Amino acid sequence: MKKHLLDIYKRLYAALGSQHWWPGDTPFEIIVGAILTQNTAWTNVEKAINNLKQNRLLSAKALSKSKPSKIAKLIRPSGYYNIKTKRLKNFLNFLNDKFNGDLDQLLKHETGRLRTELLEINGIGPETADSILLYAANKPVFVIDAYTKRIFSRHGLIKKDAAYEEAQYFFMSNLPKNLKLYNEYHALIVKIGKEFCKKNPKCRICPLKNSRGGG
DNA sequence: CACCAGGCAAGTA
DNA sequence: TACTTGCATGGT
Repeated sequence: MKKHLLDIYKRLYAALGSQHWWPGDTPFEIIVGAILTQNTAWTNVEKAINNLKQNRLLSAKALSKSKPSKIAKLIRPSGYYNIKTKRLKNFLNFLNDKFNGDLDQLLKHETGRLRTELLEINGIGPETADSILLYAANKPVFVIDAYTKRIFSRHGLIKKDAAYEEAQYFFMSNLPKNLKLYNEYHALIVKIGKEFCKKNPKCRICPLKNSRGGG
């Protein structure tokens, strides 16, 4: 299996190349993007990020000083804007209260400790936490998302109702622990997930989507 | 028009 | 513990 998973990666990389993830300039921007993209198309998140950028609010300090109503207005295109405003504030309050707003200090924490800390923040679940760990803190942690579960369960490699950590363990125990590998692999999975949907509007993977409604 | 997107938490039984 | 529902805009 070890070789198998790595082979899949090599084929994807050979076919599609480097995905240059995460699409963000700073760790803070990556964290904001990770929260805003929860169950949301990235194209919509880009609009929200651009709004924040144009208002010079894409820093922990600036966003901390912003009123929730202002943030909500700017991130509106990303959907769920009220709850996502709270989630951004929850993260910022944690950062300010426990680390005096010093993001670099937080991101230097040991992987397991940092993951636990992120998960204690209301609004940050396993995928968002792992995205932050991998793409903002550069920790070798494999990110599991809806595409990953859908594609690999359809191929019979993981159970379709596998728990998050179970799916994650499958990848991490069968792949070398390597930052670049985890970075590109997850991005490539998202890429083929999207591409496959585009070319096959009635594909047998995407319409099955999540358990709600099922098929 | 219906369906879905790089989830998560809260409510219910 | 296991299921269900709310959150919301914008693209296809």
